[in-house]
Amino acid sequence: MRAVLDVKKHVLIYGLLSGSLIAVLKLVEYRFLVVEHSLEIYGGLVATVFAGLGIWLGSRLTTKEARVVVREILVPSTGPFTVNEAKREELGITPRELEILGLIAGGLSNREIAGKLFVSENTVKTHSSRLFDKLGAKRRTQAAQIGKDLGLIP
Amino acid sequence: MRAVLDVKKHVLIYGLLSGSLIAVLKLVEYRFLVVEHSLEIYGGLVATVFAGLGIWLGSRLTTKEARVVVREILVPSTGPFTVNEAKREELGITPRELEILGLIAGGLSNREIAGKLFVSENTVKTHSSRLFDKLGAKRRTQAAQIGKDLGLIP
DNA sequence: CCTGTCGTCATCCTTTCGGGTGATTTTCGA
DNA sequence: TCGAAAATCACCCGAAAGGATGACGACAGG
Repeated sequence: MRAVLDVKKHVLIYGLLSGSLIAVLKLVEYRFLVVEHSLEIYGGLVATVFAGLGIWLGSRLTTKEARVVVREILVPSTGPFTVNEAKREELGITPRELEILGLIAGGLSNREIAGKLFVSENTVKTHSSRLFDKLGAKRRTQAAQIGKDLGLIP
Repeated sequence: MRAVLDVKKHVLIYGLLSGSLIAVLKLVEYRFLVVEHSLEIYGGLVATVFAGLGIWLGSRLTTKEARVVVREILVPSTGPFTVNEAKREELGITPRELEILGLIAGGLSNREIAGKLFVSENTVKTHSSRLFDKLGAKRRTQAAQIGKDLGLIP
């Protein structure tokens, strides 16, 4: 959607510029027509302007295709912590599960987590169960350890 | 180097095309000149062709660039870890208890710790109980968290 | 020699965790 | 608006963890 709109916008701008330019040329053509070789001047002028316009348009239309290849491995303790979204997505860990992982690592019991999140203890247990599955952990302490290693929690 | 050559090549082609185009226009201008409104037709023709040329040139000139490769590598954050002996003494934590704290934080169960240290599971439980007392922790996850905060474990 | 600390082990009991299963509601994108 | 993913909750059961208490040997220091 975004890209289509951008293209439409550019085409619109291009059209408007072209229209006004032609109007200007139409206005001034009679003055230069009396001069000898005015046709060449006129043609060159039009060619130059439209070539520039075309170049601009061409640039606008194609620079969007910039391919960005991001190869990330792991980020340790540099500056403020940011969640490793790639890993999170890769393991299919939901935001809620990640939140609970943080609280587990913080040393809270299931009951305390339930209280802090205003949900039932059973809910916390299901979340943590699925979390352990996705992390390949057997215990909450192990989940905390793995979570830190993967950069999911500070 | 490669990019510069490319640009030069493009400019050259552009120039040649422009030149021949102008020549063609020059040749045919007299035929259309007799027709009414030929100037508008001529202008539109030139504008169209050069705009297309410009777009082509603009595309050629810009699509090749913008290939970004970001690489993040793991770094040993704070050098080799050293135990906070002061805190350890202050809390009266014995070396054995500290050892077990490390294994707890590593995500091991009491049984696994017992196996690794060649002691009974009961022994591990007594150690960890006393450890939790000294740390003021209620759970092993909390003990791990506190231990990290106090600099007792990496 | 006697005492305190440390490490070791045990037994009993309660609480917490974790696995498994099933179900309902929310949310969100096609 | 339809369906998939996410979030919610419940119940059961076995395993793990934790609290309390007692005991025993080794060893250092007074």
